[in-house]
Amino acid sequence: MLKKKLKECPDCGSKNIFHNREKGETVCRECGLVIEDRMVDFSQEWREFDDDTGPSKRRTGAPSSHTSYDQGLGTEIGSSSDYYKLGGKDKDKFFRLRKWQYRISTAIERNLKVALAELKRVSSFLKLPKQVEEEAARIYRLAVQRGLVRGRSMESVVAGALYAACRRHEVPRTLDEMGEASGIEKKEIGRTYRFITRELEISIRPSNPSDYIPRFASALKLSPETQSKSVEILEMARKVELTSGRGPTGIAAAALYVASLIHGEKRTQREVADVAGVTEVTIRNRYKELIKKLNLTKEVEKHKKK
DNA sequence: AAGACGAAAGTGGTTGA
DNA sequence: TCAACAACTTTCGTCTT
Repeated sequence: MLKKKLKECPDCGSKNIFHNREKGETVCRECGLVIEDRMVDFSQEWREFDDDTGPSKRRTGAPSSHTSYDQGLGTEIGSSSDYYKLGGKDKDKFFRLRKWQYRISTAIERNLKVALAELKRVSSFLKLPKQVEEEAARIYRLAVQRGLVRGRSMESVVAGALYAACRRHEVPRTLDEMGEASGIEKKEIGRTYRFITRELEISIRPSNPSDYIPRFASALKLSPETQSKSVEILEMARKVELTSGRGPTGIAAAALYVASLIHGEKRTQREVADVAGVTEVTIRNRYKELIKKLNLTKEVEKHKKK
């Protein structure tokens, strides 16, 4: 059977694609994206000579989606019509297997059904794009298949999967927001997030402070100019290595605060702190570092007087 | 009076022996 | 597994606008 193979990762463009036949997965070695966990045969086996014979030989059905709990497909072992062909011993085996298959698949499917409902709820609460929701569903499905949910609450794994998906798609939500939306403590989300990304070998690059800027800026009703100024500041900060090791939200908040001063759209530290989910103190610390290392003191002073 | 600033002590997570 | 450690928070007193 011919498999249509992807030449490069649709996510990061890397050519380093790994097809794992045993697991039936296609994985990008660069970014860890699971491109397809059920390899689909896109090739056509039959040529269609006319419209009559065509449809009957096509094997495609309704599109399958990761967010529908069984991808629109269920698995069953055999059917009663096959069973009379078997001898006595095999009959037993047949029934045992079918029973097991039934138990396992219904357990997983039941789980997925509930989990994906929860996932959709949280995702729409956070107004996450469809892509992210799909990615999260994919991650969750993998987690269930590998039995990573055992010993953890389903909700926390859902939250962890969503958080991971957000990071992968660079639409970061803070752990606080995720916690608020899912009703799970943020440290718990952090734990499961780390756990599943490690177990599933999903690599995620450290989040970039400037990813947070648009959202914070709009929450503070800051002008686009201020917004781009703060991205500029972040870029400069990155060059002098002010950003590494520090919480991205704190840096983003401080950059936004500085930018708001420079553009005469002053927001209080309190206001910025609230939308960014950090304290004033953190903003002050980052702010101090920023104006010192980047020599922005004069620039800020100049605008203060106006 | 509100906002900004900074010191000190506390918290949760990472790291390295 | 434990202790050291860095980042961040909480709290609170002081200074500035």
